[in-house]
Amino acid sequence: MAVTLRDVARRAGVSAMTVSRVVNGGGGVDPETQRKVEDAILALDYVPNRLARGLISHKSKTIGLIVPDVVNPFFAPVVRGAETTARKAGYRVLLCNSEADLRLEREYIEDLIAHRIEGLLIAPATDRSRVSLLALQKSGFPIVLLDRSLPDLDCDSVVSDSVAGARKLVEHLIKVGHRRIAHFTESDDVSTGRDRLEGYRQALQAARIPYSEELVFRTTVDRIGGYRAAQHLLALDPLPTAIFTVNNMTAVGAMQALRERGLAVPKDIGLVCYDDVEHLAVLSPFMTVVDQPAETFGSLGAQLLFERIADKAGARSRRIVLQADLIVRDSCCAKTGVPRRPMSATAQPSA
Amino acid sequence: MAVTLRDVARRAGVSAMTVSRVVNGGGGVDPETQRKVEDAILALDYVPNRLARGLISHKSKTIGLIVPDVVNPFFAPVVRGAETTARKAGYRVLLCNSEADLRLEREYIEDLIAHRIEGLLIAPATDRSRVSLLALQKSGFPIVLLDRSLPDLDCDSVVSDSVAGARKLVEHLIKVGHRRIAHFTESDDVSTGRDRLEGYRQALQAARIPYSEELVFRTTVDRIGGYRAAQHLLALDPLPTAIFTVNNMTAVGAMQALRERGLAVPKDIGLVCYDDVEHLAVLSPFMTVVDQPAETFGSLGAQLLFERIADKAGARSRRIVLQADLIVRDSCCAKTGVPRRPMSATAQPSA
DNA sequence: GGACGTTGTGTTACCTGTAACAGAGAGGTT
DNA sequence: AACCTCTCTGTTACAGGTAACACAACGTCC
Repeated sequence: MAVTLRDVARRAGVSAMTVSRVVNGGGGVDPETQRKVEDAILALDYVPNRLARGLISHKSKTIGLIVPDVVNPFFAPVVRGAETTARKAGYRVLLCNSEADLRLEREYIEDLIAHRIEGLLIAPATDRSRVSLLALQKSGFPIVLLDRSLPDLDCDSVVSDSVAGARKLVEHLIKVGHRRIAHFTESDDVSTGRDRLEGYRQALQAARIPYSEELVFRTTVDRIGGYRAAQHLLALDPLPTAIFTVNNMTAVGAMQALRERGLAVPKDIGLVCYDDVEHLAVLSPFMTVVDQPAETFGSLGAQLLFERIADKAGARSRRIVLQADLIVRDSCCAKTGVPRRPMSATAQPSA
Repeated sequence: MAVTLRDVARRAGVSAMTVSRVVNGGGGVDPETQRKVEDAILALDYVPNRLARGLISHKSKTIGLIVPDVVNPFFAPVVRGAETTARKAGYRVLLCNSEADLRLEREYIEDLIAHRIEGLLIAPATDRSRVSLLALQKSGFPIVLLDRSLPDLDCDSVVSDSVAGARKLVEHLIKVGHRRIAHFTESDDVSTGRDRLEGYRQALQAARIPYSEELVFRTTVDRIGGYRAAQHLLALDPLPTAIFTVNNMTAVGAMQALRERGLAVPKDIGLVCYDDVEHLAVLSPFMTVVDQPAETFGSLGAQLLFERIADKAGARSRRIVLQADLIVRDSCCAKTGVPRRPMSATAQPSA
C-alpha cells in the first residue's frame, strides 16, 4: 500500500541507505544519483514514515495535550497557543478532553505514553491527577502543568496568581460598597478553586468582614453548576448584594438563574467572575472580571516543555506566574472610569 | 530508557513472544508463566510501544483533524465532538489549526501523512485546499470534509444547508420590514460563504428586492473583518436598515464598530448572523441567528471517517446535511414570540 | 609504487513488536 | 513402541527506517 524507502531505492537503482541520505539531506551523495532518487521519490509520491523513524530515534515528534474541555473559552485559546508553538518546533499535538474525569484522564495518559509522546502538557482534572503523573515525573518524563498546580508534584508549570486575582475582584466589590458577598467555588481539590476562595477570604478579612460559610457555594465549574448554585443562593434571606464566581461559565449560569427570577444585574445584585468571556466582552462589555492571558498559558507551557525535551531546562522545576488583570465593567454598580479595553488589545490575530 | 518487551521477557525468564502473547491476551499461555510475565510487566512499568505495533499492523490508531481555528466558537465544539467519538473508537486525534492558510494546511497534511494517520477530518481553508487533498482522495485515503465542501472532490462530508439557512435569516429580516439589507461575506472560494451569499440573493429575489453590489462586503470571517466591513458600510448613504453577516465573529466585530459610532442594535440598525454565539446567547439573548449543531459536525464526521477506515462505507461518497435552525431574538426589531431556547437545549454536558 | 585521504555507495544490524512456523514434552491410542 | 494430538514456548524474519562500518574507486603525495 504505502510506498517505502526500498520501493524508491529499487526504482532509482540504488540502495535504501542512499535514498535515506537524500531524504535527510545530509549530503555525501553524488549529484547525479541525488537527481535519480529525487525523481523516483516524486514519481512514487513517497512520504517517509515517521513511525519507523521514531522507533529508532526514540523521537515521535509528538506531544500530548490534556485539557478538561476545549470548548471552555479559557482552554480553547490555551490549546491554540500550545499547538502553534508546537508546530513551530516541528511537533504535532495529540489533543485529549479529559472532561475533568480522573479515570478518563488516566486512560489518556497511558495511551499517550503508548504513543510515545515526548512530553505532556496537562491542565489536571483535580489534585488526584497527581497519582497518574507521579511515576512519570519521577522517571524524568517531561511534564508541564497548565493553569492548575498539583501539591507535592515538582514539575514545570504555568499558572496565574489566583489568590491575588480573586482578592482584587473582591476588594473591588467591597470598594464599591458591597459587604454581603457570595462566592461560587469548585470542589476543593482543584488548586485554582482553593486559591480563589483564599483570595476571597483575604479580601474579606482585610475589610474586617466576617467570613460566612452560608455564602460559599460549592459547585461544578460549568454553566449548569452556576445555574444551580444561584438557585440555592436565592433561598438566602437577606440576599447577598454581590456574587463572585470561580470562573466565567459559572457566572453565565448564575446570570441565567438570576434573570429567570427577575433579578437584574447589577441593579438588584452584583456579579463578577474569574476569566473573561471573550466575545461577550465585545458584544456587550458588561461583566467585571479578572482576565487571564489564556493563549499565553498554552504557548509558554509548550515552550517550557520543549526546553525540557531538549534537556536545556536544568534540574530545578520552573514556575511561571502570569498576571491576571482586573477589568472593571458594569456588572457590580461600579462606574469608576477604568477604561474598557481598546480593540487592539482584544483583537484576534488576523490571517 | 523506555522498557521494552525484551526487558520484560528477560526478567520473566521467557521469550519476547511469550510476553507479547500475554500482553495481547490471546491465550495459549500457561497460567504460571502468565503470572510471572504479569509480575515483570508491573515491576518494570512496561507500556507497549504503539509506534512499533503500528509499523507492523499499518495501524497508527490516530486520525488527523484540521480546522481553521479551535478558538472559533463554531469549531471548538466540532473538535470536541470529533475527539470524543475518536476516543470511543480507540483512536487519538492530532489537532491542527490551519489558520485558514493554504500553505500551512498543506504542510499539516503532509506531516500527518508522515505520521501515518489512518484518516483525516478537515474543515478546508478554501476551495484551493482541493489540490492538497486530490491525490490522497484518489488513492483511497479516508477523508471527511467538515462544514465546507470542495467542488469536484468526491468524498464524505458533513455540512449544513447554508443556502437555506441564509435564506431563512434574510426572509425573516424582510418579514419584519427590512428592504435595504447589507451582507458581509467572505472570499468567494469558500463554499459556505458562496452558499450564504446565494441564500441572501434568493431571499431578496423572492421578495422582488433588487440585488445591489454596494450592499455586499467581502471580508475576513473574524472579528476584525466584521469591524472593518462595518466601518466601510457606515459610509453608505442611506445606511442599510439591517446587516446579515456570514458568521458569528463577523457579527461581533460589526457590533463593535456600530456601537463605536453610536448606533444601537436593533434600534438604529438590525443585525443577524450565521452561527450562534454560544455563551452570549445565555447571558444576553439578543442576536437573531441561524444555529448549527456544531458538536454534531464533529461526531458525525468522525463516525463517517471510522466507517471508511473500517472499509464499511461502500464506494459512493456520503453527504450529511445538518439542519440549521433560525433562532429569533431581539437584534432586528422582531418581536414574534418565537420562544427562546430553554436551559436544557443549550446545556453543557455536566461531568 | 605504496601509504594515505576523500568521496560515494552498499552491508549489516538494530529500533520494538508480531506473524508464521518449528519443536519440545505430555498424554492418549492402537 | 510407534504414532498422533495437544499445549506451550521459542526461533526467525519482517514492518520501514537509520547508525556504523566496510569498501571500492579515485586522486595525491613522497
